[in-house]
Amino acid sequence: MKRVTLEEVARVAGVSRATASRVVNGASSVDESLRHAVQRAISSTGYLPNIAARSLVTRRADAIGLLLPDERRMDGDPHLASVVSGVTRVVRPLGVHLVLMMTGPGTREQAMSDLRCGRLDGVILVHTDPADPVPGQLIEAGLPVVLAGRPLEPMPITYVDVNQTAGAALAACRLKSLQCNRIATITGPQDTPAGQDRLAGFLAEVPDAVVVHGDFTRQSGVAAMEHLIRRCPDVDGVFVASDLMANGAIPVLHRSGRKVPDDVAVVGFDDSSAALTSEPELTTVRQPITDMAAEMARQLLRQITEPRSPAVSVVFEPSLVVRDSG
Amino acid sequence: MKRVTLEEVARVAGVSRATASRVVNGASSVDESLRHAVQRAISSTGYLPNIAARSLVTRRADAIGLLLPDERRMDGDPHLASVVSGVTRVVRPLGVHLVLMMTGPGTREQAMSDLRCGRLDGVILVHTDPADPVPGQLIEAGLPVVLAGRPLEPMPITYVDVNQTAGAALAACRLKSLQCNRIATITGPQDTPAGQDRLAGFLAEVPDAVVVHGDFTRQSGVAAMEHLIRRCPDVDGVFVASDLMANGAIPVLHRSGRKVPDDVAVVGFDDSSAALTSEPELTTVRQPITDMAAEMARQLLRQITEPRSPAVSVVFEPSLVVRDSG
DNA sequence: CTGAAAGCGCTTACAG
DNA sequence: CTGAAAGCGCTTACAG
Repeated sequence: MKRVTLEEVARVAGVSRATASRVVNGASSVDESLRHAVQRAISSTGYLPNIAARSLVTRRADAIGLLLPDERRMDGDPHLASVVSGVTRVVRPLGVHLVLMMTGPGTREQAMSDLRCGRLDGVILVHTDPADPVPGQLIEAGLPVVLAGRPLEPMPITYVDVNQTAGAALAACRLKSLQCNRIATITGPQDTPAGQDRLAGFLAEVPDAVVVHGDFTRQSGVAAMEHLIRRCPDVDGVFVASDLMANGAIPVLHRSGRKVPDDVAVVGFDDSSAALTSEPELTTVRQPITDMAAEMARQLLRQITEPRSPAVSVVFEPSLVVRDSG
Repeated sequence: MKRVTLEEVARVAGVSRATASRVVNGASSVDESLRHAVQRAISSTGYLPNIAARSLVTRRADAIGLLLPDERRMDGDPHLASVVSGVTRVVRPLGVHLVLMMTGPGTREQAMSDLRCGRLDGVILVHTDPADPVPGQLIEAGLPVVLAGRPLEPMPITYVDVNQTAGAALAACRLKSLQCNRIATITGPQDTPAGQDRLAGFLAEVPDAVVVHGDFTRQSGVAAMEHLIRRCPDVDGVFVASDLMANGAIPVLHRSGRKVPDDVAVVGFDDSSAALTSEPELTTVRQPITDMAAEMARQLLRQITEPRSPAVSVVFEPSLVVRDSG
């Protein structure tokens, strides 16, 4: 398994290394006959360009990072596969590698170094802690970065999000059209944009809704529902701000003798796998995760190609998926 | 943001580039005072080695690939986050990147090229199609690769697996100790090692078990259970070969008026997130996914460092997690 | 233990 | 359009 180099291709094709390089990189103007000769040489030798050598001169790694929260927190977000899938879709045809980094001790600093030393061209940040200083440092350093989801504090950074407010409104309207009279919501954590927006969007439609707080975890869903039925026994419609919480909440309803959706209608948010593993299956607000991830990749790529291009935010519209729970 | 090179570090420290390089790479024997001078120069300049340049000469990418089935099939495997977490744990301290590749058109060829052109030092193959020729090609080419799970056909390849047979036996014993008389199993696909072994392990303990086939998907779990209660109405204990199938199967039992575990005990396999989102929560066979993934990474790293080292298989013992379903 | 020098494989001004 | 040449930033025999 000898390494074939450009040098060799050039010799076989009877051209200079420069010309060979040009056809490898699809440069515009190379004589047709030479181009063919080089192409033949490439396939006859089985040539593959050495990426390290190329990187060294182009100063591009052709790799981007996906920074994820750690395993524990990932559990609250069943979207990983969809995110990877969406990013992959846009990035692979370009030969760009997707490197995964799960948050652990020193991960973010690691990512910063990788960026600075040119090992990564940019990063996508998922579920970053609102207090995390990394996004700020990144944009300050002018490094390509995009956020999954709106940052807590306004900052000049590119992000992709779903219209959380509109999604919550969709849930509210569903509950109202079901003739629910006593409507409640189990919220997400109020120190995150998603948690805040879903509550605000819901209250805008149902100002007198009973509000019980959760934190997006399944466990918090059961606790919140237990609290809710104690506090408001005649509740007949509830918007649970994440499918995972809804998945925890529904059995509580059952155990209390209430049927879903007959006695209490339940609408979730996310359309994650938890929506399908619930019984009954969840009516929920869908975010187009894969498309959103693809867009994040596109935005990142643009920033890489055009440094210092202006920050933008791209917001996708959610949709209601009606199933059996409400 | 000027790039600091080794050259510069050397000049600041008043040594040659070679010496600077040696301390950067922790080479054994460099004079204490020179070492210190270089270290000072490194931190004062904020030096970070250019990985591409290093790669070019060391011929190592310091990156490994994780080849996954596509999103659809991932759905049947809720372990992605755990796998990534386990691999990351061993790979990050070494500065090795984890690049994710989801199967799509041309992915496997892509991975082969990346390996050949030195962009990846090795790959971990997850859930490869039994008919996939890639693993074979890889080992034939002498490229570092490890499989998640035993290959269907015996081949000289390193893999890490859980003892599927023993796991199924654990489930069988649980059902027997619960005094179940009419025992059944819903199997995984019989063209996969996991599907085969879980059935064989179970039958070894309960030879007269009723067997209904599934394919590890949730949907197949509901179909199989519907079939089962029709065919064997007095069933009182069932081993479902994946949590996801069990998650689909339990509501079928409920709808038929049977209580779990009082009328029918259910034991799953995987201890995946579906075990917790089931109602009641699933008693199941746990595989230590994160540890297994870490071991895959270690094995791969060893192959990279010691080419042509012999193929080994590492088998982890499963354990029974008793919860509410059986 | 240390340094001068060669070389890893590519791209890209620069001439022609 | 094409080629000779320089250079990307590092590591590593090879002498000393």
